[in-house]
Amino acid sequence: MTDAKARQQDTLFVTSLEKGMRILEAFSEDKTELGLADLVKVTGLEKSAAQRYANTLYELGYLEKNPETRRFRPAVKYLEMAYSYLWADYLAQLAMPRLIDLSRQTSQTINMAEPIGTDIIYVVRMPNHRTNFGASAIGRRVPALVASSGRVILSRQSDQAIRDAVSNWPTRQYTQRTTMDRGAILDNILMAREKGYCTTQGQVLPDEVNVAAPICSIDGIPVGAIHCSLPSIRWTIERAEAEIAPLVVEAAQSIVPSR
Amino acid sequence: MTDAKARQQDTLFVTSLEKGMRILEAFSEDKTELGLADLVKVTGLEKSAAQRYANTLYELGYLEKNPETRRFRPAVKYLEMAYSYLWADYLAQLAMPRLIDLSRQTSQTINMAEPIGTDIIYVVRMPNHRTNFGASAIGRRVPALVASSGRVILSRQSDQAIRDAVSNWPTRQYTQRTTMDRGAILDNILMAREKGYCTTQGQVLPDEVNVAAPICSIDGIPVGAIHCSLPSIRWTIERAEAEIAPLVVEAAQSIVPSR
DNA sequence: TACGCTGTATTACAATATAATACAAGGTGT
DNA sequence: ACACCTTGTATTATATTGTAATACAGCGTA
Repeated sequence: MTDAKARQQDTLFVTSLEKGMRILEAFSEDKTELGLADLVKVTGLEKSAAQRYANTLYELGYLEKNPETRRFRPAVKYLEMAYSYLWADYLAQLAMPRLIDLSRQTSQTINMAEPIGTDIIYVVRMPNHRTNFGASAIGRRVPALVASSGRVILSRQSDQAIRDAVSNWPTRQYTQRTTMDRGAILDNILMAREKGYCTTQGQVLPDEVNVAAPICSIDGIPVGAIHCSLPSIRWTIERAEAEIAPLVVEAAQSIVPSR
Repeated sequence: MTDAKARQQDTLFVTSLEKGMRILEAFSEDKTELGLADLVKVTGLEKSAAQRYANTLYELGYLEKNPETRRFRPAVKYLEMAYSYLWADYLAQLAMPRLIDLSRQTSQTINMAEPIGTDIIYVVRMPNHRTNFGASAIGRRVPALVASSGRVILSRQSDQAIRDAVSNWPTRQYTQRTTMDRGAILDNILMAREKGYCTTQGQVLPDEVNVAAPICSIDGIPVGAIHCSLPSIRWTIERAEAEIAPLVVEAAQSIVPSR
């Protein structure tokens, strides 16, 4: 990519650091424990480079090493970064009390998400019923077009932005019911714009009904979303709209960040 | 330190990466937004180095830059690392369902912590009453000697280890009531060993009563702790011991990681 | 207006990361 | 039990890459 080449030239870009971050980022859902050879495959680094960078991160406490298999995995220190972020995130600070209230009112799983590129990322999660753990962890990224939170954030943007997103942003089939039809996604977003909230069913996890409402800054820019996930065994979209949506919308509207 | 010198020599240690991580770690509770000059102060790097490393992290998406003040702050990408960790953390996976149950049973704030050096770090947090947000965020580190979770983890270790920790590990005065008397801390730990749980009051946050129980692996090694925090306006230690402690202990004992 | 303090940009230089090795240790299949 | 392959580890001479010094521009303060 020309992008990488431009960086090579740029004396303000330290490629060594980038390589290190590549190692840090190599771990994911399916890759929780990686040996040196795995790291080479995932990151595309030279064997020798992978060795040195992994070793450095190990010595810095970011990676643990299984003494038997000699494979690396993320150390608890990964979590410290989350703390630094959350402390600096004005929106999370502001929203937390309302999220706690909403969690108690509904007795259901409440999440808050923020946009990041073409995805949304979960910033606060308050599980209330047993569910897939990994799926309900902080920091999870999901394509904005798939998640109800992402769609409802889009619904508050310009027609232009919506159309651009719907036609160009990536999707991913998480369940059998995940909508891959971009026309249907557009309809859902436009519907959300009218109603003020977005409902979906089984898009990311099967057997889940979701209701999401946008959090907008004082000048109307959508900066995040609250979303409630309900077990579809007990909840239809209709019932969710009647009983849950008003509460979610109210909570979201009560949060008005100034920046 | 000779440690740093040893690293200088080590061809397997990439000092550039260390410098980059220093920038990443520069942000904390009191330092949520740092300019270049601030970064120089906090990290001890040269101005030119701070400039290049911060810029690199900015381009990689780890830092945001306030266009007006030109100061940096952590970007949402910080949270992705939390996700990688949580997904790889066997204990968190295992504990989550029990934590959810416990949260519903008690209707109180439930946390899970893991030891890291002389601290404990909060891995799962399920707030149930409005409280200081930053204090209840994932990834927060607290000296093990101060937190009830830390003490109860220590209580399952050898006399030797306990005495060593109590006399050498760091403490910190969070509130007026934080116990700085190491003798009293030792007593509290020994009491916890007898009872199977640890109770404290106002150690980290004022007006909070805490009950913690250890999570032990199948070979008896303490690998974490569950802890419940209660508003001291409504809860005395006695009432917490009677009504909450048994539930916390039961939940903790039901979690038995094999490794 | 002059000064100090930011953040930004460019350079010549050498320190540092590099890639190429070679070796040891398990694991696999024959 | 064998050779074979893959994995992690360690060492070196080399030049690529990060470095520190420097200069400049923008802003608020005195």
